[in-house]
Amino acid sequence: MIGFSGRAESSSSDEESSKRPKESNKAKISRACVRTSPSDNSLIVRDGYQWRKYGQKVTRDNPSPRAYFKCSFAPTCPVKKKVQRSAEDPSILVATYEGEHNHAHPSPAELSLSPNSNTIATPRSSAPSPPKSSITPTVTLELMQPAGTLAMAAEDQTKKAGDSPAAIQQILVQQMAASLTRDPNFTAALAAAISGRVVDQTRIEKW
DNA sequence: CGACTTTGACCGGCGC
DNA sequence: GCGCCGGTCAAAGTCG
Repeated sequence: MIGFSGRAESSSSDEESSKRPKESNKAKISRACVRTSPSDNSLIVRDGYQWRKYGQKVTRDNPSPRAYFKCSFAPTCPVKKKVQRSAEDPSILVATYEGEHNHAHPSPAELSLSPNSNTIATPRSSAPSPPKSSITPTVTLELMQPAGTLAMAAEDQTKKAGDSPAAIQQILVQQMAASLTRDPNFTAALAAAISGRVVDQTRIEKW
């Protein structure tokens, strides 16, 4: 056994850009905000793919542990997922997707964006969470930053609003209230928000 | 028996 | 140059 440093990564296949794992410019980064039960300790977010947890760490930014996932459905899938509970709302999980799936969905049944329908196709029964009867509808927002144009603008806005925690809290409350409303209107509102007022929704980026 | 989750340790990068 | 932090890997344990 190579007791020391087994992850030397002696240039297996990626050498055209593996030089800069830091430059997330290439990797597509999307963020998803998922509401879960506060008692749900598992940082498992079901998005239709099968993920394998490969690590967990507690960061200084957030007292909650951050979980690291890899796509277990396709070993060649470069997608990575980071899931961390929101520091402000323990009932909200923020999932950060890095990269893109280069394979089809193992179970094209859900994919979120359907707050009204509980089409949670639990492919596996590995859900230690309590009965979903009292669980609020899962709302997933996918925000992609193509080049950073929008992200930058959003960040700017977030920074301005970030000065006032109250502002963020208000937005958060708005979100929670909206998702709690679980009204058909919420879907339209959400779509409209994502379509037009992305800036308002983008505050998730700062979370 | 196989697959998945969990925990600890190690390494690399960045900041001071 | 040293210290800190984030990220990843590997081994062991548990559950189905």
